[in-house]
Amino acid sequence: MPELPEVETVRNGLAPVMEGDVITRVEQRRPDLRFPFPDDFRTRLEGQTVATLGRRAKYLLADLASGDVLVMHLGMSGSFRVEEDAASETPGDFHHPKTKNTKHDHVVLHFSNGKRIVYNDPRRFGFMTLIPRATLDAHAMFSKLGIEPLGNRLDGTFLSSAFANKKTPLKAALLDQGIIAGLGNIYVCEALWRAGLSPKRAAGTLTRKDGRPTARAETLAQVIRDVLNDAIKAGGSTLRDHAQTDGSLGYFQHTFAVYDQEHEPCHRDGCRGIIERMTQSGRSTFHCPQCQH
DNA sequence: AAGCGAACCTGGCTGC
DNA sequence: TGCAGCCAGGTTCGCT
Repeated sequence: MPELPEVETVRNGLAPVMEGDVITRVEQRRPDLRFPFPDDFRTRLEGQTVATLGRRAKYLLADLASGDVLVMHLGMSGSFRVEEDAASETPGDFHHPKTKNTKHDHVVLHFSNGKRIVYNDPRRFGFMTLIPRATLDAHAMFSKLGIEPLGNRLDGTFLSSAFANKKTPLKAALLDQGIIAGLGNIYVCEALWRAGLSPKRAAGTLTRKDGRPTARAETLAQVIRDVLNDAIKAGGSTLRDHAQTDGSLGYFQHTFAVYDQEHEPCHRDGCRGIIERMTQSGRSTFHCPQCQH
């Protein structure tokens, strides 16, 4: 469940379990996910108190008392669930109609509060690693990341200057994590629809000749914030069988205007368009050819 | 330099 | 029912 709103939803679910608690035991069930785990992964985690659980773009960052940061990325198919450690395991779960899919449980963190968090990731595009807090910002993983879309820097002026002279389509420019960090395929499609902008429009066309932002740039900045905030309020989007950390489902997918809505009528007032799917740089783009220009 | 396709993996769905 | 083919929320590498 991996764009910014889903990662933020995960953070909200894990923070009460992790913050202020001690990691008592770590089960690392394979040597690697997307990358190998550090050799000393377990020993650097066990016995550590988690100070805070934060988020940067699509990365979860658990600050440890040792000064290390546990960096976690969900990739395409990663998810966390919270379970009771002590009791249960016994019959209780027997009533649940759905058998838990534990096949791809790769990491389990046990906490002093009697709970455990389980990381499951069928495709293994996610990863976990440890980086000292002091060197985090300089690390290659973060040094080239763009701005936080929900921070105070995203506005028309930022977009017009970041996109100036770019011929690349808006779709690709918005997916570029080096400009804005945290948007993915769903929310880029949704934001462009809200702004009435074509995914194919050259990114550079949001900048006026004098370098100042066009009205479209201002609108786009605003709807990006709106769509992310709306999605976070909804607990993110749930595709396929993914769930939040407590097993409940996000429901923003019921609000999609264009994503995964090919052949559906456009919902914009007065628009009679039909949503189309196309491929841009290898990924599906959904848009309304009638009202997005 | 920018921009595109391919690669990394597994699983679910569609259509023959 | 079986199986091939396509598709999936991300990121990075390597080739024009």
